[in-house]
Amino acid sequence: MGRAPCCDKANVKKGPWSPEEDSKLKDYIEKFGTGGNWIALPHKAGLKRCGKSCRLRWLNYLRPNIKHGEFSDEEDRIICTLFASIGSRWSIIAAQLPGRTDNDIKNYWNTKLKKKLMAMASHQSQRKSVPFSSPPNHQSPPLSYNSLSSLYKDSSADFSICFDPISPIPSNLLATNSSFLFQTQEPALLNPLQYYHPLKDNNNNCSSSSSSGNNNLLVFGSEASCSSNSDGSCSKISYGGSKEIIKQEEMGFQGFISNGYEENQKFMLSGDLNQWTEKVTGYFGETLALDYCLEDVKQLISSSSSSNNSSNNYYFLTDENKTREKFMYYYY
DNA sequence: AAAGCTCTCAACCGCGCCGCC
DNA sequence: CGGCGGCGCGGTTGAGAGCTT
Repeated sequence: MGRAPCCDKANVKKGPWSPEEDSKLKDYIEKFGTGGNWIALPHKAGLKRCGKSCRLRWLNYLRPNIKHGEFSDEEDRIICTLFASIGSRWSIIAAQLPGRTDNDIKNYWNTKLKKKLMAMASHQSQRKSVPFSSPPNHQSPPLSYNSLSSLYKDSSADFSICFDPISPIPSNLLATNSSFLFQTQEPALLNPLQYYHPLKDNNNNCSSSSSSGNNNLLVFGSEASCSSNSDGSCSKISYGGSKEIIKQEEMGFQGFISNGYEENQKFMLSGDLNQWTEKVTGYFGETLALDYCLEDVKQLISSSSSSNNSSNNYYFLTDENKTREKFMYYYY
Protein backbone atom coordinates (compact mmCIF):
# COMPACT_ATOMS: atom_id res chain seq x y z
CA MET A 1 0.00 0.00 0.00
CA GLY A 2 1.39 3.34 -1.04
CA ARG A 3 1.06 6.60 0.77
CA ALA A 4 -2.05 8.68 0.40
CA PRO A 5 -1.85 11.18 -2.45
CA CYS A 6 -1.14 14.74 -1.38
CA CYS A 7 -4.19 16.03 -3.17
CA ASP A 8 -7.23 14.90 -5.09
CA LYS A 9 -5.59 14.05 -8.37
CA ALA A 10 -8.87 13.99 -10.21
CA ASN A 11 -9.67 17.59 -9.38
CA VAL A 12 -6.38 19.28 -9.94
CA LYS A 13 -5.06 20.67 -13.12
CA LYS A 14 -1.76 19.39 -14.37
CA GLY A 15 0.61 20.53 -17.04
CA PRO A 16 1.91 23.94 -17.98
CA TRP A 17 0.82 26.95 -15.99
CA SER A 18 -1.18 29.63 -17.70
CA PRO A 19 -0.37 33.32 -17.20
CA GLU A 20 -3.62 33.65 -15.24
CA GLU A 21 -2.61 30.90 -12.86
CA ASP A 22 0.82 32.43 -12.46
CA SER A 23 -0.74 35.75 -11.71
CA LYS A 24 -3.13 34.30 -9.14
CA LEU A 25 -0.38 32.44 -7.38
CA LYS A 26 2.01 35.35 -7.42
CA ASP A 27 -0.58 37.80 -6.20
CA TYR A 28 -1.68 35.53 -3.43
CA ILE A 29 1.79 34.80 -2.14
CA GLU A 30 2.83 38.43 -2.34
CA LYS A 31 -0.20 39.40 -0.31
CA PHE A 32 -0.47 36.57 2.16
CA GLY A 33 2.71 34.54 1.91
CA THR A 34 2.60 30.80 1.74
CA GLY A 35 1.12 30.54 5.18
CA GLY A 36 3.44 27.65 5.79
CA ASN A 37 0.97 25.35 4.15
CA TRP A 38 1.34 24.64 0.48
CA ILE A 39 -1.40 22.04 0.49
CA ALA A 40 -4.02 24.56 1.52
CA LEU A 41 -2.64 27.39 -0.57
CA PRO A 42 -4.10 26.55 -3.99
CA HIS A 43 -7.62 26.40 -2.61
CA LYS A 44 -7.19 29.73 -0.83
CA ALA A 45 -5.69 31.28 -3.93
CA GLY A 46 -8.45 29.95 -6.12
CA LEU A 47 -6.25 27.61 -8.05
CA LYS A 48 -7.10 24.13 -9.16
CA ARG A 49 -3.60 22.95 -8.60
CA CYS A 50 -1.81 20.60 -6.29
CA GLY A 51 0.03 22.34 -3.48
CA LYS A 52 3.25 20.76 -4.56
CA SER A 53 2.74 22.07 -8.04
CA CYS A 54 2.20 25.58 -6.64
CA ARG A 55 5.29 25.31 -4.54
CA LEU A 56 7.36 24.20 -7.50
CA ARG A 57 5.99 26.90 -9.72
CA TRP A 58 6.73 29.55 -7.15
CA LEU A 59 10.19 28.35 -6.25
CA ASN A 60 11.35 27.64 -9.76
CA TYR A 61 9.72 30.38 -11.70
CA LEU A 62 7.66 33.01 -9.97
CA ARG A 63 9.57 34.02 -6.93
CA PRO A 64 11.60 37.22 -7.14
CA ASN A 65 15.23 37.28 -8.21
CA ILE A 66 15.11 34.09 -10.16
CA LYS A 67 17.82 34.10 -12.74
CA HIS A 68 17.12 32.41 -16.05
CA GLY A 69 19.30 31.98 -19.06
CA GLU A 70 22.92 31.25 -19.70
CA PHE A 71 25.17 30.05 -16.97
CA SER A 72 28.39 31.92 -16.63
CA ASP A 73 31.80 30.26 -16.63
CA GLU A 74 32.01 30.95 -12.97
CA GLU A 75 28.72 29.20 -12.39
CA ASP A 76 29.90 26.29 -14.53
CA ARG A 77 32.98 25.98 -12.48
CA ILE A 78 31.12 26.07 -9.22
CA ILE A 79 28.65 23.47 -10.38
CA CYS A 80 31.40 21.17 -11.59
CA THR A 81 33.40 21.59 -8.46
CA LEU A 82 30.48 21.00 -6.18
CA PHE A 83 29.14 18.11 -8.19
CA ALA A 84 32.54 16.50 -8.10
CA SER A 85 32.56 16.83 -4.38
CA ILE A 86 29.04 16.19 -3.20
CA GLY A 87 27.28 14.63 -6.13
CA SER A 88 23.78 15.47 -7.19
CA ARG A 89 22.70 17.48 -4.23
CA TRP A 90 21.25 20.17 -6.35
CA SER A 91 19.65 22.14 -3.59
CA ILE A 92 23.00 22.58 -1.93
CA ILE A 93 24.65 23.50 -5.18
CA ALA A 94 21.82 25.90 -5.91
CA ALA A 95 22.40 27.55 -2.57
CA GLN A 96 25.81 28.60 -3.84
CA LEU A 97 24.41 30.19 -6.96
CA PRO A 98 22.14 33.08 -6.12
CA GLY A 99 19.10 33.23 -8.32
CA ARG A 100 19.50 29.73 -9.63
CA THR A 101 17.16 26.95 -8.66
CA ASP A 102 18.02 23.37 -8.03
CA ASN A 103 15.82 22.39 -10.94
CA ASP A 104 17.65 24.78 -13.21
CA ILE A 105 21.02 23.48 -12.22
CA LYS A 106 19.91 19.90 -12.45
CA ASN A 107 18.61 20.48 -15.96
CA TYR A 108 21.67 22.38 -16.94
CA TRP A 109 23.94 19.66 -15.66
CA ASN A 110 21.98 16.86 -17.29
CA THR A 111 21.60 18.52 -20.63
CA LYS A 112 24.75 20.49 -21.11
CA LEU A 113 27.52 20.35 -18.60
CA LYS A 114 27.59 16.60 -18.23
CA LYS A 115 27.66 16.06 -21.95
CA LYS A 116 30.39 18.52 -22.38
CA LEU A 117 32.50 16.92 -19.73
CA MET A 118 31.75 13.40 -20.84
CA ALA A 119 32.69 14.22 -24.37
CA MET A 120 35.99 15.39 -23.13
CA ALA A 121 36.35 12.36 -20.91
CA SER A 122 35.71 10.24 -23.92
CA HIS A 123 38.40 12.03 -25.78
CA GLN A 124 40.71 11.46 -22.87
CA SER A 125 39.92 7.77 -22.62
CA GLN A 126 40.63 7.30 -26.28
CA ARG A 127 44.13 8.28 -25.58
CA LYS A 128 44.51 5.86 -22.71
CA SER A 129 42.11 3.08 -22.08
CA VAL A 130 42.33 0.82 -19.09
CA PRO A 131 39.62 -1.57 -17.91
CA PHE A 132 37.87 -0.40 -14.87
CA SER A 133 34.70 -1.22 -13.12
CA SER A 134 32.39 0.11 -10.54
CA PRO A 135 32.68 -1.02 -7.01
CA PRO A 136 30.04 -3.41 -5.80
CA ASN A 137 26.93 -2.06 -4.23
CA HIS A 138 27.76 1.42 -5.04
CA GLN A 139 24.87 3.75 -4.72
CA SER A 140 24.39 6.35 -7.34
CA PRO A 141 27.85 7.47 -8.16
CA PRO A 142 27.71 10.90 -9.59
CA LEU A 143 29.41 9.72 -12.69
CA SER A 144 30.61 6.44 -14.08
CA TYR A 145 33.98 5.01 -13.46
CA ASN A 146 34.76 4.04 -16.94
CA SER A 147 37.09 6.70 -18.00
CA LEU A 148 38.63 7.44 -14.71
CA SER A 149 41.37 4.94 -15.02
CA SER A 150 42.89 6.74 -17.90
CA LEU A 151 42.93 9.84 -15.86
CA TYR A 152 44.51 8.03 -12.98
CA LYS A 153 47.07 6.50 -15.21
CA ASP A 154 47.88 9.68 -16.91
CA SER A 155 51.11 10.74 -15.42
CA SER A 156 50.57 14.18 -16.76
CA ALA A 157 47.44 14.39 -14.74
CA ASP A 158 47.93 16.38 -11.66
CA PHE A 159 45.11 15.72 -9.36
CA SER A 160 43.91 14.07 -6.27
CA ILE A 161 40.96 11.86 -5.69
CA CYS A 162 39.51 11.13 -2.36
CA PHE A 163 36.75 9.38 -0.61
CA ASP A 164 34.70 10.52 2.24
CA PRO A 165 35.50 8.59 5.35
CA ILE A 166 32.27 9.31 7.09
CA SER A 167 29.63 10.43 4.78
CA PRO A 168 27.53 8.30 2.49
CA ILE A 169 27.61 11.21 0.14
CA PRO A 170 29.82 10.79 -2.84
CA SER A 171 32.86 12.79 -2.14
CA ASN A 172 35.18 12.36 -4.98
CA LEU A 173 37.25 15.27 -5.84
CA LEU A 174 39.47 16.55 -8.41
CA ALA A 175 41.92 19.13 -7.42
CA THR A 176 44.36 20.71 -9.65
CA ASN A 177 46.27 23.77 -8.83
CA SER A 178 43.56 24.28 -6.34
CA SER A 179 42.85 23.31 -2.84
CA PHE A 180 39.76 21.66 -1.59
CA LEU A 181 38.66 21.40 1.89
CA PHE A 182 35.80 19.43 3.26
CA GLN A 183 34.66 19.76 6.74
CA THR A 184 31.67 18.27 8.38
CA GLN A 185 31.67 20.58 11.29
CA GLU A 186 31.02 24.20 11.83
CA PRO A 187 33.40 26.70 10.33
CA ALA A 188 34.57 27.54 13.77
CA LEU A 189 35.54 23.93 14.21
CA LEU A 190 37.54 23.62 11.08
CA ASN A 191 40.33 21.72 12.61
CA PRO A 192 41.05 18.95 12.49
CA LEU A 193 41.33 18.60 8.79
CA GLN A 194 42.54 16.14 6.34
CA TYR A 195 44.30 16.45 3.13
CA TYR A 196 45.83 14.34 0.49
CA HIS A 197 48.61 14.72 -1.85
CA PRO A 198 48.00 14.71 -5.56
CA LEU A 199 48.52 11.49 -7.35
CA LYS A 200 51.27 11.86 -9.84
CA ASP A 201 51.94 8.38 -11.06
CA ASN A 202 51.87 4.82 -9.91
CA ASN A 203 55.48 4.45 -9.07
CA ASN A 204 55.39 6.16 -5.77
CA ASN A 205 56.67 9.24 -7.39
CA CYS A 206 54.57 11.80 -5.81
CA SER A 207 55.59 15.30 -6.47
CA SER A 208 55.57 17.23 -3.35
CA SER A 209 53.19 20.02 -2.92
CA SER A 210 53.32 19.98 0.80
CA SER A 211 56.78 21.32 0.62
CA SER A 212 56.30 23.56 -2.32
CA GLY A 213 53.22 25.45 -1.51
CA ASN A 214 49.57 25.04 -1.16
CA ASN A 215 48.59 23.86 -4.57
CA ASN A 216 46.98 20.49 -4.94
CA LEU A 217 45.79 20.38 -1.46
CA LEU A 218 42.79 18.24 -0.87
CA VAL A 219 41.01 18.13 2.39
CA PHE A 220 37.89 16.47 3.57
CA GLY A 221 36.23 14.86 6.48
CA SER A 222 36.03 16.00 10.01
CA GLU A 223 37.79 13.63 12.20
CA ALA A 224 41.35 14.03 11.39
CA SER A 225 43.86 16.44 12.56
CA CYS A 226 46.33 18.67 10.94
CA SER A 227 47.89 21.93 11.55
CA SER A 228 47.81 24.76 9.15
CA ASN A 229 50.64 26.75 7.87
CA SER A 230 50.42 30.40 7.53
CA ASP A 231 50.05 30.06 3.81
CA GLY A 232 46.95 28.06 4.35
CA SER A 233 48.32 24.66 3.65
CA CYS A 234 48.39 21.89 6.15
CA SER A 235 51.59 20.46 7.34
CA LYS A 236 50.41 17.66 9.46
CA ILE A 237 47.70 15.16 9.21
CA SER A 238 46.08 12.35 10.97
CA TYR A 239 43.01 10.74 9.76
CA GLY A 240 40.00 10.12 11.88
CA GLY A 241 42.09 9.82 14.95
CA SER A 242 43.73 6.70 13.65
CA LYS A 243 45.55 6.52 10.42
CA GLU A 244 43.41 4.96 7.81
CA ILE A 245 46.04 3.70 5.53
CA ILE A 246 45.28 0.90 3.22
CA LYS A 247 47.88 -1.51 2.21
CA GLN A 248 47.25 -2.43 -1.34
CA GLU A 249 50.45 -3.50 -2.88
CA GLU A 250 48.58 -4.91 -5.79
CA MET A 251 46.52 -1.90 -6.50
CA GLY A 252 46.82 -0.44 -9.88
CA PHE A 253 46.47 3.11 -8.80
CA GLN A 254 48.13 4.51 -5.83
CA GLY A 255 47.79 7.58 -3.87
CA PHE A 256 49.75 8.96 -1.06
CA ILE A 257 48.92 10.46 2.18
CA SER A 258 51.16 13.36 2.37
CA ASN A 259 51.40 14.74 5.80
CA GLY A 260 54.76 16.27 5.73
CA TYR A 261 55.98 13.49 7.93
CA GLU A 262 54.79 10.34 6.34
CA GLU A 263 55.34 10.98 2.72
CA ASN A 264 54.34 8.41 0.21
CA GLN A 265 52.05 6.32 2.28
CA LYS A 266 49.44 4.77 0.13
CA PHE A 267 45.83 5.49 0.57
CA MET A 268 43.00 3.56 -0.88
CA LEU A 269 42.39 3.78 -4.52
CA SER A 270 42.03 0.31 -5.68
CA GLY A 271 42.66 -0.68 -9.21
CA ASP A 272 41.73 -4.23 -8.43
CA LEU A 273 38.33 -4.49 -9.90
CA ASN A 274 37.09 -6.96 -7.36
CA GLN A 275 38.52 -5.24 -4.40
CA TRP A 276 37.35 -1.80 -4.84
CA THR A 277 37.84 -0.57 -1.38
CA GLU A 278 39.72 -2.31 1.28
CA LYS A 279 38.76 -1.03 4.62
CA VAL A 280 41.39 -1.44 7.19
CA THR A 281 40.02 0.15 10.23
CA GLY A 282 36.62 1.27 9.67
CA TYR A 283 34.78 3.93 8.02
CA PHE A 284 36.07 4.34 4.58
CA GLY A 285 33.48 5.06 2.06
CA GLU A 286 33.87 4.08 -1.49
CA THR A 287 36.13 5.85 -3.79
CA LEU A 288 34.27 7.57 -6.49
CA ALA A 289 35.41 8.50 -9.86
CA LEU A 290 34.72 11.19 -12.29
CA ASP A 291 33.74 10.57 -15.78
CA TYR A 292 34.73 13.79 -17.24
CA CYS A 293 37.95 15.10 -18.45
CA LEU A 294 40.34 16.18 -15.90
CA GLU A 295 41.62 19.01 -17.94
CA ASP A 296 38.18 20.32 -18.40
CA VAL A 297 37.33 20.27 -14.79
CA LYS A 298 40.70 21.68 -14.13
CA GLN A 299 40.00 24.51 -16.43
CA LEU A 300 36.57 25.09 -15.08
CA ILE A 301 37.76 25.01 -11.55
CA SER A 302 40.77 27.12 -12.04
CA SER A 303 39.57 29.58 -14.60
CA SER A 304 38.03 32.06 -12.31
CA SER A 305 40.37 31.42 -9.48
CA SER A 306 43.32 32.22 -11.64
CA SER A 307 41.75 35.49 -12.47
CA ASN A 308 41.33 35.89 -8.81
CA ASN A 309 44.95 36.71 -8.67
CA SER A 310 45.56 36.44 -4.99
CA SER A 311 44.80 32.81 -4.66
CA ASN A 312 43.49 29.66 -6.10
CA ASN A 313 42.43 27.83 -3.06
CA TYR A 314 38.90 26.66 -2.54
CA TYR A 315 37.23 26.07 0.65
CA PHE A 316 34.27 23.82 1.18
CA LEU A 317 32.37 23.31 4.29
CA THR A 318 29.83 20.65 4.02
CA ASP A 319 27.69 18.62 6.23
CA GLU A 320 27.44 14.97 5.43
CA ASN A 321 24.15 14.86 7.20
CA LYS A 322 21.77 16.04 4.58
CA THR A 323 19.23 17.27 7.03
CA ARG A 324 21.51 19.93 8.35
CA GLU A 325 22.05 21.38 4.95
CA LYS A 326 25.06 23.29 5.96
CA PHE A 327 27.34 23.97 3.15
CA MET A 328 29.69 26.74 2.51
CA TYR A 329 31.89 27.43 -0.37
CA TYR A 330 34.40 30.10 -0.74
CA TYR A 331 37.85 30.61 -1.82
CA TYR A 332 40.64 32.61 -0.50
C1' DA B 1 8.18 21.98 -47.13
C1' DA B 2 7.66 18.43 -44.11
C1' DA B 3 8.91 14.53 -41.55
C1' DG B 4 11.86 12.83 -38.19
C1' DC B 5 15.09 13.58 -34.69
C1' DT B 6 17.25 15.97 -30.80
C1' DC B 7 17.35 19.07 -27.15
C1' DT B 8 15.57 21.80 -23.45
C1' DC B 9 13.31 22.63 -19.40
C1' DA B 10 8.92 22.97 -16.86
C1' DA B 11 6.46 19.98 -14.37
C1' DC B 12 5.38 15.65 -12.24
C1' DC B 13 6.28 11.80 -9.17
C1' DG B 14 7.77 9.15 -5.37
C1' DC B 15 10.00 9.03 -1.25
C1' DG B 16 12.69 10.44 2.88
C1' DC B 17 12.67 13.53 6.59
C1' DC B 18 10.70 16.08 10.16
C1' DG B 19 7.40 18.16 13.12
C1' DC B 20 3.09 17.78 15.25
C1' DC B 21 -0.50 15.37 17.59
C1' DC C 1 6.42 6.77 20.77
C1' DG C 2 4.11 5.79 16.69
C1' DG C 3 1.19 7.55 13.03
C1' DC C 4 0.14 11.12 10.00
C1' DG C 5 0.63 15.04 7.08
C1' DG C 6 3.42 18.45 4.90
C1' DC C 7 7.73 19.84 2.93
C1' DG C 8 11.65 19.40 0.19
C1' DC C 9 14.56 16.84 -2.69
C1' DG C 10 16.28 14.22 -6.67
C1' DG C 11 14.97 11.50 -10.60
C1' DT C 12 12.15 11.25 -14.51
C1' DT C 13 8.90 12.56 -18.05
C1' DG C 14 6.96 14.76 -21.91
C1' DA C 15 5.55 18.82 -24.64
C1' DG C 16 7.24 21.89 -27.61
C1' DA C 17 10.95 24.29 -29.85
C1' DG C 18 14.76 23.86 -32.77
C1' DC C 19 17.54 21.39 -35.96
C1' DT C 20 18.61 18.10 -39.62
C1' DT C 21 17.75 15.50 -43.56
